[in-house]
Amino acid sequence: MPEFSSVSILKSSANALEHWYERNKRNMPWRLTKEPYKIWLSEIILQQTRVEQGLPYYLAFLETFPTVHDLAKAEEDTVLRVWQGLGYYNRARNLHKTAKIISKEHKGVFPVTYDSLLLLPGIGPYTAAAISSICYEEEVPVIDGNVQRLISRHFLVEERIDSGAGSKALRSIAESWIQGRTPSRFNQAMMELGALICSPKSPSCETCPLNETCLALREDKVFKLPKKKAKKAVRERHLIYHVHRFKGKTLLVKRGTDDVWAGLYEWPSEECNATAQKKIKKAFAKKQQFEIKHILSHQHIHALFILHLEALPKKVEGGQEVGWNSLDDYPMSRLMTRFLELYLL
DNA sequence: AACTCGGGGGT
DNA sequence: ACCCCAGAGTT
Repeated sequence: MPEFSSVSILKSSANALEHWYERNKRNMPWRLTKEPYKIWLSEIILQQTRVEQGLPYYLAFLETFPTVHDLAKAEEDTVLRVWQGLGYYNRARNLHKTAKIISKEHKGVFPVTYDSLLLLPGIGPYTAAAISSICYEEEVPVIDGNVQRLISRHFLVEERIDSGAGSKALRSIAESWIQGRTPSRFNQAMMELGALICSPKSPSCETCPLNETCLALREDKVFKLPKKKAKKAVRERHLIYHVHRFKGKTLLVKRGTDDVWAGLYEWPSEECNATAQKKIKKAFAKKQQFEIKHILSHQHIHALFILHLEALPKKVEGGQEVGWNSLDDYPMSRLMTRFLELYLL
């Protein structure tokens, strides 16, 4: 830790941080409770997800599954259907797994400590720290993207934060900083400041409660931090979807768990390269087609949907006949719902 | 340590 | 286009 971070500086900056938080925090429904079920639910939903995007899902989950037992009793497809559109679908599958463990093995009572929470599916270092500090005031710092950025700037951590040394440095500082604070308030204050003031592209250093002690601001390095490794190129994928529709029926398959959209339903598809896709497009020129380019953070998917209005094929691997009018019951990726919007327009 | 896993919004 | 978001699991 830099020599600058004397105990008195840590204490005064933490005071300023928490004071700012109490005056500027957004009112969000999960801040009105300390029930571990609700805090857990909010933390899983908000992983890699903006508050504005996750909020309606949080409300929908509590409406559909008021208790951890309701969630545990549900079918996985039902859970995925409520999760539909949020992405990272293994989060939903792990959410369901942990609900079953809590409901059955723990009789509905959540573990209390950081170490015991860490054992549950879908709960990693961040989420274990969030639940144990917010619900039970365990003195362990949360380190999410907001906190990484805030600490690397305020304490001038110039190592790459996605390296072992970088994350160790951040954790060491955070553990010192949280000493003697109220963990639930201090942790949420760090995240809130990172989200509202110490933002990636346009930080509001003029109004930041920590601008007197921020080392990056003092050395004019705010926009250089945090440092990360460059990302690798995105994968280009080409998919053909065969949408059969005949006498009110269609044919769906359930995706596996070793690729995107784990456990979601979609029309039978084949993957190919760009030139093969062009040939198939010509071969089915007489049928109605829809082309959609779907952008994921790590894949660019070029999808071609071909509509088949004759009798459904019988020998599709894992295919199941589904009423066209009950498509809404099946969890589907955003790409599938985009197709439906285009087709039914 | 490197890879993979979504979708949406800001810049 | 590129970056990031209340990260975690797998290899």
